[in-house]
Amino acid sequence: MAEAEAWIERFPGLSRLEPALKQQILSRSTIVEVPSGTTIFGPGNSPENMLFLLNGTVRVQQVSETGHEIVLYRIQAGQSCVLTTACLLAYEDYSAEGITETPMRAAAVPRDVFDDLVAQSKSFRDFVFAAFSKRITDLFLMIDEVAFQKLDVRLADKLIKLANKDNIVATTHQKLSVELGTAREVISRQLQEFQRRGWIEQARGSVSLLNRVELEKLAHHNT
Amino acid sequence: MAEAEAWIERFPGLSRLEPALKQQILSRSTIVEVPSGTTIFGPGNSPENMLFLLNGTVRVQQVSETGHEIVLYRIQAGQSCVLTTACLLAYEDYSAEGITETPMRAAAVPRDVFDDLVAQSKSFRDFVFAAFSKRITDLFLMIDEVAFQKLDVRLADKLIKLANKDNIVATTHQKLSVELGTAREVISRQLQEFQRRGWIEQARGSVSLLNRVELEKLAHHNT
DNA sequence: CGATCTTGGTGACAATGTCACCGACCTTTG
DNA sequence: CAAAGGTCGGTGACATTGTCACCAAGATCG
Repeated sequence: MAEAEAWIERFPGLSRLEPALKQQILSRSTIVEVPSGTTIFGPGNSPENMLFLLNGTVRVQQVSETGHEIVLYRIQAGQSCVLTTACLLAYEDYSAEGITETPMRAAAVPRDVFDDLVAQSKSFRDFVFAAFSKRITDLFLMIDEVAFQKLDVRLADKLIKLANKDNIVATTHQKLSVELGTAREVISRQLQEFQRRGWIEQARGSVSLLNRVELEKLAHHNT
Repeated sequence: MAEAEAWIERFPGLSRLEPALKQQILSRSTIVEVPSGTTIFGPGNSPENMLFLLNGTVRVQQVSETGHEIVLYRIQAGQSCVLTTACLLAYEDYSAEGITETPMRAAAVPRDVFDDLVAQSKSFRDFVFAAFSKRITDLFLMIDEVAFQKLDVRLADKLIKLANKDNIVATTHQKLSVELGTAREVISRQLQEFQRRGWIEQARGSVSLLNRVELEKLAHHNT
């Protein structure tokens, strides 16, 4: 298929690889498609392949012993989940899970191919280490946010990030509370306050942003 | 020096390396010593070497835009800070810093040696990826804790982890608050409550654990 | 010795989390 | 269609944690 030839070029870190290596990746990987809402990895279910996302997004979240949930990050098209996969392989008992949020298409690269690539190519090593580094610095930022950022700021920020081009966020209060690792009631109250200020309008299962500018000001805490 | 020959054997991931590689590491690395309280890396100060700790501990913490601080993790003897270093190199604008908590001795491995090792040795790759994976899963756990764990539980846990063999924690309320990313007043109140229960005794700049069993029960929330 | 810093204590209040409960809407099923 | 059950969101009371302003005792240093 034409697509199978082309996918590797969509990854900035992979397109610089030597042609022979690209060929190796292509011949030793397969394209997989999974529907929306599939748990592609989770406790007691470690994948044997590294995925490189061609389309769709994967939400990575965690369920606490206390029953609380929080969204850790998302993997977008053009990114890979080498790190999460690596973590899974190393520590079986961790609690994060990856769920497709949309129908997803990905290239699956077996572990031994991955290892060969790391050994053979400096470009690929740089790609992998950059991905790890980005993830770790993002987690640092997330810890900072969870620990120190006020909830109104975090919620405004999340609304902006989740809004589509029509400024609509199609989600429930419950799901927003999982995004921020807080309780539904807290989200409900805060959205009421935003609505009182005329910044948003609510409907069952959706929020429309009426005043994106004010929300952004709050999110960047230049209140 | 005898020590220079031996250090590599103290790292489980390195002792399995091929003798030629070990020799390469030894000849291309240097032993450094820094006193307690030194900032070995931080904003605008990325180290050019990977450190493998032989002695002492390094505290990695973060200062938020809001001025709040939180301890992210510690690097102990027998561990390396490849990951933090890698992050530094990749993202200059991150805000974490590493400070020696005790006098420290470490082996400094230049970046190009590191890259050669990753290319040449599967054992070394496994060592590096295991370190990254451990760090990421630990950060997942930390996010969970910060977001969902009650403060008394977290404080009890931290006291146990920081206590020396005499069950003494030599630290101030202020420093404990940075450990947990909270405020000093909150620590003071919580310690008062522990004291009221007879679990601890306080002195200026130190806390003695009188009833470690109860603290552990609380920390594992089998209250 | 006095000046200053560090450490910790205190009370009032704000922000957030928890719990119990309710009603409105939606979907399924008989 | 109607009843049943699930999802979604609202509410009030209360607990926990964070913030602020201020104070006092011990440590340090001239």
